[in-house]
Amino acid sequence: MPGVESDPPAVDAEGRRRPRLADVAARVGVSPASASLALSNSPGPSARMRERVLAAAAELGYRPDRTASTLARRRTRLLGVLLDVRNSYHAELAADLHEAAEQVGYDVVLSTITAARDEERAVETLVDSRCAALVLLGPSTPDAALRALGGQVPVVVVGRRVDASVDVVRSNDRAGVGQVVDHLADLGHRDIAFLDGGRGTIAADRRAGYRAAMRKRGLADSIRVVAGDPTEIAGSAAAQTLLTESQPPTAVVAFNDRAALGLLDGLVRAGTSVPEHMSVVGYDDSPAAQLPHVDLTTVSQDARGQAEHAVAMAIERLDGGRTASSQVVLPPRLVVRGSTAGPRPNVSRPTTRTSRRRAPTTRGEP
Amino acid sequence: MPGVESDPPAVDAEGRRRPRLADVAARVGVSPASASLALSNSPGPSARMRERVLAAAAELGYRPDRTASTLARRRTRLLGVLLDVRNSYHAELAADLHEAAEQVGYDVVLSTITAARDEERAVETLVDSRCAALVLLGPSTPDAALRALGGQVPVVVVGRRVDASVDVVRSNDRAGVGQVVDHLADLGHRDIAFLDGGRGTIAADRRAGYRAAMRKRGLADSIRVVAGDPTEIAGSAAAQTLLTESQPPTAVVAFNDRAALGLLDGLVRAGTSVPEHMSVVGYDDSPAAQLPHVDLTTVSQDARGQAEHAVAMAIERLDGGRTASSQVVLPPRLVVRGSTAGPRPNVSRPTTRTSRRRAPTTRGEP
DNA sequence: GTACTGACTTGAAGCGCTTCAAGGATGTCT
DNA sequence: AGACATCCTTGAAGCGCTTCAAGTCAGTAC
Repeated sequence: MPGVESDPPAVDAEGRRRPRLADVAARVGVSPASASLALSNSPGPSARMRERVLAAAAELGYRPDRTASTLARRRTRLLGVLLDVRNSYHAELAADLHEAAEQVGYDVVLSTITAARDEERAVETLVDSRCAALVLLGPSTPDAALRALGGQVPVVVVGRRVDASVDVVRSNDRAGVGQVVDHLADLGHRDIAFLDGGRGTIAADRRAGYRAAMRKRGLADSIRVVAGDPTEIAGSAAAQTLLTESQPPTAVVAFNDRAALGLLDGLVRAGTSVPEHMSVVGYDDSPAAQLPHVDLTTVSQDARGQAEHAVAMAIERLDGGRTASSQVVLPPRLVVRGSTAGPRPNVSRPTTRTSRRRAPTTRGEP
Repeated sequence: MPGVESDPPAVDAEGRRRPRLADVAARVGVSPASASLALSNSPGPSARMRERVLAAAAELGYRPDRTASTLARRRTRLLGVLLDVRNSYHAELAADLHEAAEQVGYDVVLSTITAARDEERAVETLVDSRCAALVLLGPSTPDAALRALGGQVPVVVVGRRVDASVDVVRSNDRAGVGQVVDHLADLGHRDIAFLDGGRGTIAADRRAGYRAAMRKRGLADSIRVVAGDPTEIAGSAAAQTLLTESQPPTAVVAFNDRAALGLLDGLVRAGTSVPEHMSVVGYDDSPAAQLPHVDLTTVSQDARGQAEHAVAMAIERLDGGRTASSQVVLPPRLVVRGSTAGPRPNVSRPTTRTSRRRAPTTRGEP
């Protein structure tokens, strides 16, 4: 039945039209212009009018049309976030960004990459949505392209070094890994291996941090980088590799928590207890690392802080008029948990890691 | 320096204004109306004009302004998705929704709940963005509120039963758990416990499915529901509980994969090998369950299929004029992996689960 | 009483795009 | 050659909101 579904004044199921600014204004008996001013809390309207407009808006259940408002204002209050929603660290950051943005009155749209949706495409969507600024989580887009993008819209790159005039917030990965190596060396470890995270800027930084720290501690001869990638599978494979060596390391620094988790799993299943036989450290302090039965020593990148800085940087450009690019490097924080200990301290202990599990009653770490 | 930052015709860093439809039209020497028609592939424009407009648009790097387009068209091509970005199953679904929506020319915005951002607020954002339809992943919003929301905008609820006139796509959880119990019973298990998932519609359904299936197999006397929630922690705690019982079950059906993972972890660390000493089954077929070293028997809810149905349902309402609510219940699919076997089949086998790990060369399951 | 001030209000002009009735230009049929 | 039908094009009217110059009006200062 053609013609039947035309719905000129978009009405809801009850046949009511969504109230518009004009409706609010009419109800109070003022012009839409005044109503707009009153609602946006701009100077001008008298206190009395403001009050009445607000009341009318509430009664009518008026919600401004973001689309129209954006068009008229020529600027959105919208932050576009590029992420891989399947990466739990990204998920964590996304949630924090959402909150941080809300604090300053901005909204967030998330655009994820998927198998059939690469970064370029995901960013395109964001740009088309007229996002006021973009926050890119660990983008793999080359520097040149980031620079170009940064020319169109304020861009904040999170987590990765970038040689382009865009803003960057990241943590000092070299220092972070350095802290890990120091921690292990302090415990008495000498044979400390690094489980690599594949190609990419982040892995390169952490690898370099490992090498530098080992040299600094006089352990240059023990440097050992095991090939890997940022997944549990790589960690699991590494467990196999390491255990079949004639002289396995006494401690392993993994590129990230996911790899560390895989490693942990592989080790435990093979009968190697952690930390009794081998210490394992991750990176990211992801939710998984915090689970009591995982209890992984790791490095916190302060997702919350990164999110807040990223939003702040975007706002500075947007509302503060900053034009020079800036960079924030957050200090990483070593989080010592139960997956690290001195090398084979007392072999008499039970061989399962059950011993490390925090008793339910003794929670509450500092 | 006041007044300096006014930027009337929003220009990019190179001082170029983002091209508008009028620019494209001018370049070809036609009216904006024609250009619009040509670009939207509407009937009218001649092939020649269409071609020239497309070429000009490409040369200029023209990208339509979604905001203006939305306002003019009175309808967005935007699907709003409510999720908890920290839930990996949601993440999975979100990615699939993104792809499914793209296929039909819709865009997706994700709105996540966080600690400081409840469902209501997250949905509000979506509504304000004038999403054409909403897809809610496992919402905890009460039925009444969902009904009201459904009155304003097409709503598709994913994963949960709802007694309201909104569309629903979910899988048959009772049947899914039934398949699991059957599988275990077929293997010879009689003492099968259920690790609960807390309050909530989904947990209730699965629990009921477990009970029904146990009764159907004549195992009513062995029904045992262990308290829990949908997290690894609960699973880990359950391991403790179960192992200290005088007569631990020979198989455990967990509410979801996360709980199963925690359980698995707790068991293995306590020296109980799986599946030799105890079989474990999860639910969701999450990425984690598929990892070779986890290799968890579980139930696939077909995220991809759910996503496709959800999008299709939304589109039917939007473009197809459907008004009656509809419900799709997908059949769950048991995925048998290495965490299940007959009760203590051969105690002579190695006690670690290493034996179950798939050899790298023998991949490729059906 | 007149001129001026300051505090509010509001009319009107868009934001960039879509839509559609109306107009032009051809081609076809008698 | 005139009357139409057909195909393209386009002018103009918005979508719902913001913005700002211009206007209103009571109050103040001379």
